[in-house]
Amino acid sequence: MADDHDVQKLGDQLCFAVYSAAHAFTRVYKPLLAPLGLTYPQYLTMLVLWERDDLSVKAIGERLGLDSGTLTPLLKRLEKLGLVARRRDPQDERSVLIGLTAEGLALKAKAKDIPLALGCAIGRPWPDVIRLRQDIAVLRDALNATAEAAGPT
Amino acid sequence: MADDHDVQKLGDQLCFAVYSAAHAFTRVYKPLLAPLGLTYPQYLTMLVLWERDDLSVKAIGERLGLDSGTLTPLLKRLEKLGLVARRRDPQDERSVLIGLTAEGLALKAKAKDIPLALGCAIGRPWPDVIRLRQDIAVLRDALNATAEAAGPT
DNA sequence: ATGAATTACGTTGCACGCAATCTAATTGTT
DNA sequence: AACAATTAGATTGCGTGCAACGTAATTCAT
Repeated sequence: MADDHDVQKLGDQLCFAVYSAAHAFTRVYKPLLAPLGLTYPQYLTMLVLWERDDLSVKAIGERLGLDSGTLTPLLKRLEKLGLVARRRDPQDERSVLIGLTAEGLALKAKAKDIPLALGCAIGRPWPDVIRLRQDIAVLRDALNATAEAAGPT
Repeated sequence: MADDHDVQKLGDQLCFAVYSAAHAFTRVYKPLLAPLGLTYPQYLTMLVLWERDDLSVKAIGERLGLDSGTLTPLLKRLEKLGLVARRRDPQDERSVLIGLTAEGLALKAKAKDIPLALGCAIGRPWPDVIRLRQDIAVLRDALNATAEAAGPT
């Protein structure tokens, strides 16, 4: 049962496992985030800001692996929701600093039970989850290194 | 070093590892697929069809975890590229069967080296990759089960 | 110090991904 | 047979992602 492996078979692709798992995560998050009025990428952005406030668009982009083409409209939506404020960095007028509003900060408390709900959905012992997360992070870094080597632009 | 774990910290989230790994995959695939004129989701669709031809939109959707809102326009693009043909199922006029054209079938040969390139990009021994793929597939299935239990529509 | 790169962000265009809704075809019920 | 419920696709609208390009601010080189 080990060698009927077809490199062009969907089910045998690591990439598809990751692709479909990512979609599955957003499906699980959707009903949990709906009460907060957030989409999943918006939630990730809020996680970054709850960790460290007043970051530039660039810094947030590096953290999430997103560029301004994605972040600019996303941050404008968060601003419209009253969760963040945007202001030019006086030290460098090119940068836009994103700061949490009181409402944005308060949302952290409302979101605190979400990781627990996810833990249940994952349904696996913590050590396994930690190990899996680490393995996937290493994989991601290897892929990104390859992508940069191929076409750094 | 084991218990400074913050459940609201981005780096500690399994979901973010998966999210960013999925993006990393598409970045690696992009230059490999560009010569074929395919996007990554289009490539996944072709993998499905290379495995089994003449599938309905519904069947492809179940395989990839996508709905008609995503697949209909994607398949129309593949049709415009001359890779697939769309025809109503005579047995059930509701269904649309997707069949490979000669060109679509021929593309399989042109794509055969892509998995090898990915293997290099992943940069890890095969048994590890197999195990990781399996772990992630199990995770995905658990998440999808939770999502369905929460809101089956 | 001044013109040339570089950088940060914004905008546009295209391709997903999904909810919601619509139509047409099939199935189930009585 | 007639009508209701279900099913398969298509369409619309919105929110990502990302490439390509544009602008303004900063830095670098000479």
